[in-house]
Amino acid sequence: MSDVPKHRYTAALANEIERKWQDRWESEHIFWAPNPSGALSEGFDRFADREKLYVLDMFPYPSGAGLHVGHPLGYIGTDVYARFKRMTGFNVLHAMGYDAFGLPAEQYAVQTGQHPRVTTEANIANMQRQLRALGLGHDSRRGVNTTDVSYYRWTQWIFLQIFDAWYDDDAQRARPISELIPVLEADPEISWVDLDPVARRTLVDSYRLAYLSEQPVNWCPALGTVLANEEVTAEGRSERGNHPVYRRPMKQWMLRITAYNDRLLADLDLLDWPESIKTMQRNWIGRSVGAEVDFAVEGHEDVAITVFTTRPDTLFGATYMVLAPEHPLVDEIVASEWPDATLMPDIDDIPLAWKGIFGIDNLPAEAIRRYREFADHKSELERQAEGREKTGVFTGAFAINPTNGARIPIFVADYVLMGYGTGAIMAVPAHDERDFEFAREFELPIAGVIRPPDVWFEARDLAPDAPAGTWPDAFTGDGVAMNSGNERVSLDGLTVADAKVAINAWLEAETLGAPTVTYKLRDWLFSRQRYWGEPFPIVYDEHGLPVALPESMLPVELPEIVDFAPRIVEHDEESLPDPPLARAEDWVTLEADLDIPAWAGGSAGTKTYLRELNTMPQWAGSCWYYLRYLDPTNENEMVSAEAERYWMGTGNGGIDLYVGGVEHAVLHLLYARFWHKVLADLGKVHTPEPFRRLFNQGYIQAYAYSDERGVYVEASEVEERDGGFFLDDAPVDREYGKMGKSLHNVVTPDDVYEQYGADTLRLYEMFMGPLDASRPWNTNDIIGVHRFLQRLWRNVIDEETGAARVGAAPADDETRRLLHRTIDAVAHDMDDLGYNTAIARLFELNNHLTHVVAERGDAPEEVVVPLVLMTAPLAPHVAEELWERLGHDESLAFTDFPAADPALLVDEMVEIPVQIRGKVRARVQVPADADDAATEAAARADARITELLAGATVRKVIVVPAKLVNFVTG
RNA sequence: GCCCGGAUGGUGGAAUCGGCAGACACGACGGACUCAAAAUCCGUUGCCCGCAAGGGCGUGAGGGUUCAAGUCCCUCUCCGGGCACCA
Repeated sequence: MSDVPKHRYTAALANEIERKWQDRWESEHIFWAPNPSGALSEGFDRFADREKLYVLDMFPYPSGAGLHVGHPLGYIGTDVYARFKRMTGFNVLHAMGYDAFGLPAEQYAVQTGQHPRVTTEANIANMQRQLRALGLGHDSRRGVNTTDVSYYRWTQWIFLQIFDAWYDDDAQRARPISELIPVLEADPEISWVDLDPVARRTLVDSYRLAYLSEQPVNWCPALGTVLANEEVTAEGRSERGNHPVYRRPMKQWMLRITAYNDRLLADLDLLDWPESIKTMQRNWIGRSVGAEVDFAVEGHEDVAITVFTTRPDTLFGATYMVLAPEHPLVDEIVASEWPDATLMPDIDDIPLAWKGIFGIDNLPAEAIRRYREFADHKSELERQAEGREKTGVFTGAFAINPTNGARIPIFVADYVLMGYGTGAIMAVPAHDERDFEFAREFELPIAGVIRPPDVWFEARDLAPDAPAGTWPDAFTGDGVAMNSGNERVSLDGLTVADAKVAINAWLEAETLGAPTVTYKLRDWLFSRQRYWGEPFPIVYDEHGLPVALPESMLPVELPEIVDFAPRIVEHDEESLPDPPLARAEDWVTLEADLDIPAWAGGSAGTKTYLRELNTMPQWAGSCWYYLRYLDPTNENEMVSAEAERYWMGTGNGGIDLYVGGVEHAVLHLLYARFWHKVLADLGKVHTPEPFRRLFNQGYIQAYAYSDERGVYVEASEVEERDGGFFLDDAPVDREYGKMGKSLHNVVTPDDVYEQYGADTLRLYEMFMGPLDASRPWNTNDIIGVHRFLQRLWRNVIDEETGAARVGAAPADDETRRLLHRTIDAVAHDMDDLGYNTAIARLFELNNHLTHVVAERGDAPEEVVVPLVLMTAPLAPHVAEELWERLGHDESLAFTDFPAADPALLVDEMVEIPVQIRGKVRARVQVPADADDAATEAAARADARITELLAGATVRKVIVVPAKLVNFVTG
């Protein structure tokens, strides 16, 4: 240890340098990005001629566990990009806030009895310390915390904007409620003047983008709260905690995201996002084109059942109909008795299965009642466990197929969902797999109306005219319509696409239906029965109708209560939510004289209102934080128009780079787009989309080791030898996955700082692989990037004296060319976030420089200066230190990134391979600008090629100038 | 089941347009320095045959297009992710 040179780049020196520069960056406000005007505009003049660049990370939830090395991967990536862009002439905004409302803080608070605010603040402080130690260049003035009153005041304000807006379908945008009133007054179908204030308010409320709705919602008793569809897994469990979730009708706040279906879908095309995320959003929105068709019900002249289908071309093949169990018309059409068998064509007797699974003696109404109960109590998980076996019950009623007048039985079955389409389907078993299964189960007729191609029959060993009743499965592909004609329309012979057009035209002409588009996306369930969230700025009057609090009454602060635990009830799906805010007895009522618009009855004077007791979901704060970063101290506005226009841009602008994990593909990223569009419609923001370019960073994963008992052992103590893994000579098994406490494989940034320093950690994480790929953490590999920094340091600094030892003598030609090729490649790689290859280039240059230094005894300044600057975005502390020791007083943060001299990027001579029949047999030097003939001549002149071609006939010569020559012999 | 993404040395990974596969790094092996070790520095390192010169094979598997395929086309296997009774 004693013979290590005094000024070697060791962990200790690295730590010293890092602390020094972190302090300087902070005290000199290096990363304060000035706004064009307002409170944060100091220093803008200096940047006035720069272009803006807004780089954003998905902000973290401040967990108590602290960071492991996997967490900051994306933050380092954006920091490198931001630093690079500063050096190429941009005014770069990069900040980091905290998304701190939500369940974990609340659960921790319940366990420890501490107020969530206390733990949240402690966690944020710890996280800030860990992130600061990474040397991230954030504008510290903009680090918002969603749980600060000064922040959630504006979250509440945005909610009021949404509440006070309606969607104008004609204009295809949201408008203020004040502009709805004249529309309603003018509507001849609404007798506005005759409506009393309560009726008017109820009507208006039904138009709002934030509305109360009594409908089946996802109730999770174990979490004590309701959840959005996006928060429930396909198995019907809560994404958080994996608890069972039940569908239960409750009155809850909904946000009308479905009004934006088309725009959320179409505007994906404007975005530079990974195609996989766009696909996930498209699937989630789930647009499908089809038609609605009305079916008359026998014996009920006043009732028509509207079905939605994507296959109107198969209408002639509809042999029965299915309603969802919750369908409102079920009770109306259910028969009093099971129909006489003779009334039913093709069916000898009602199969017993039609009467339900709870006995054959029930009348239709009772069979349906029992079936509904059965379906209602099945969780999604149970439905899945049953393997999608079709269940259902006959209503005893018949509908009429409008194309051919056929009487078709109407069933209730839970494979039809109330939440999609119209909650009713026409069943075409020949051409739909689900209907086919159901038809087989219930012995229903199967009528083929699309003729499959011959190969389809051949593959199933069927005669080419086999009737659909004998098919082993449904035919859902493309074919030609058959058996599809009546006196007024015939589809026979048409392709599926043409048949759709023809039948749609007929349906419209006969007013039996119309082409329609439906979506899978549902409105966003926006209330939670939790303490640790934003209170709604809403109160209720004596009619139970919501009244918005005026902006002047914001913020509505979270009341202090003692017991903030949600009422958690395991395994009792009958339980009901119990919002913790109800316990704030002094707070639940509000004495106020609220401003009521004249159309709603006008001022009612001072009276008592009841507060909304639910809170907003965790996603609320993250829907707009990127706007608050722009103007975090503004007390009068969410964001000043000037700051918003400057940083977000106009037109198809938005955030220039948004980096985060793929797990938010349909949650945060969809919700935030929706809020942004509402705000855009209301003129508060000026771009159609918030996040123009999205990049998903990968995950750092890790190996975990378990011993013979299956118990996880400390990964850092495991040794690899003889092709196996051992802990104290005992063999252990290796598995690959997440980093986590329970797996005993966590590596923290602090561990790495201590051993190598923060620059080494940054460089290693960027070097491991492409930023968007997941890769395994391997502590043994860190030494490689650490050696690079050590060599770089040694090339510039005399390890004995600590002084720079650079020479003014010019570099040799080869070195200079390598330098410029490196600059060119690194600049391109950094723009593409291709840091791993950029670092590899820097390694090459530095390795070469090591030889140069060995030869001449000093490092040529013309190489050192650009090398240090190129290293700066990646390893900023050591680069700043070298920069200073090279004689500069100011931070290099805004120094120009080196520029490559194009003349030095092309060599005069290039070495190209010469192939014979595609195999490389020689390499020759040719001038870079040699033409085909000269290149071929040079190849032929090679001794070895001459020899090999001596006895052969050359059939063809392929010459790619400056690339290769290939002799095809034959 | 459907839709995406992926598979390259012992390991992490390179390879704009189809044009020298394996950049860079780890590890391993050999050497220098050292009493020794660590650190550092230098060299070798896809596999096989060969003393060598050289040759053969090689990007998950099989087939195809091409003078030339990791890259394009077809079929398949495995891994990762998403969706899933959405009519």
